[in-house]
Amino acid sequence: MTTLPVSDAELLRLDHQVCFSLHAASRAFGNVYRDALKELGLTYPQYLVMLVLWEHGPEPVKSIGERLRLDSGTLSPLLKRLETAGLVHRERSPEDERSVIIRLTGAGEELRERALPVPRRMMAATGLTVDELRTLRSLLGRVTGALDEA
Amino acid sequence: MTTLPVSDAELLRLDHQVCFSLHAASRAFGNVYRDALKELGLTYPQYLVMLVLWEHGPEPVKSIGERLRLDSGTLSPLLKRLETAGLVHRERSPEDERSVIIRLTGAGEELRERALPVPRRMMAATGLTVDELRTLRSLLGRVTGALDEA
DNA sequence: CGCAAGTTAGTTGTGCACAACTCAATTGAC
DNA sequence: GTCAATTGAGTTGTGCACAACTAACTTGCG
Repeated sequence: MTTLPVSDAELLRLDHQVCFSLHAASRAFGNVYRDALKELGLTYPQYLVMLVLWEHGPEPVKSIGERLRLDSGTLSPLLKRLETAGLVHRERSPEDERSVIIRLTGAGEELRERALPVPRRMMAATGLTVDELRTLRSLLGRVTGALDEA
Repeated sequence: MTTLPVSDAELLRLDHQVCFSLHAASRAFGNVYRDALKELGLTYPQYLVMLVLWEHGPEPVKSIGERLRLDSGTLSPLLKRLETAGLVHRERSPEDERSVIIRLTGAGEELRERALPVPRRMMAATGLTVDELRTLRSLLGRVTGALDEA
């Protein structure tokens, strides 16, 4: 892979553009998800938590936070809202009283069916091919990994 | 570019990974920027506004919002904080009294020098090559464009 | 001219994200 | 066994993002 020489100024501009593009794309996704999830009564971060529970079953707050890279300051109020909405149930772990297990209610389980068509709509909205989505996912994963080092 | 057939299930999973990767990468960038900008007393969105002003000079709130794709509900309090920090000055436009012009103060201009090394640090932290950064920027730009349609 | 429609900032309310902190439960060093 | 350090959840405070709304101003149509 050969590359023409790149000036310092261009490098800096490129960096700005990448950071900004990432920021903008993330918000653009949020806006489209807002519509797609409106009828389910979920926000995107709430949807992410539900995905974890649908896939893995009951989990302590800690595990959910590790999977989504979110801390308790974000998850605690979010989970409280999901509980108020009747989608999850919170109970102290018998083995370790510090730990709180999050478990889907019947309504939470049932919501899964209505959420099934969402990913397809989102994917179509990106306008990318499968190969491009793969490339994008791969680059983003490497960036996140590298940034997490620092 | 040939692509093997992809099952529905795989498509849906891939989509989740892309959206989540984007979300995670955006937050990872935010965390690294938080450190890089701490000594300047700026958050990343505040830094974006300063970049616009450093590059284009005095601008009405509307123009800044268009460049950064942010609405007045986000910008008004953010600009008020920059004003409190002594970095910008806000004045009504003489021609159009509805419009508010944002102008850098002396301190705001001077901050530019101290902000110069930031992009290089960020770029190094991504761990990507120039070609990869270009690819990433291009894909993100297309995604954002497509999502803004919907 | 005079008023309806559109534009521009700002306000309010909700929710996410994270730092810094508290508190209770657990673990480990001694 | 006791107590200090660690761990897990939650709270508080700050700031971003956006929807829905208001207020002030401008423009253009009659």
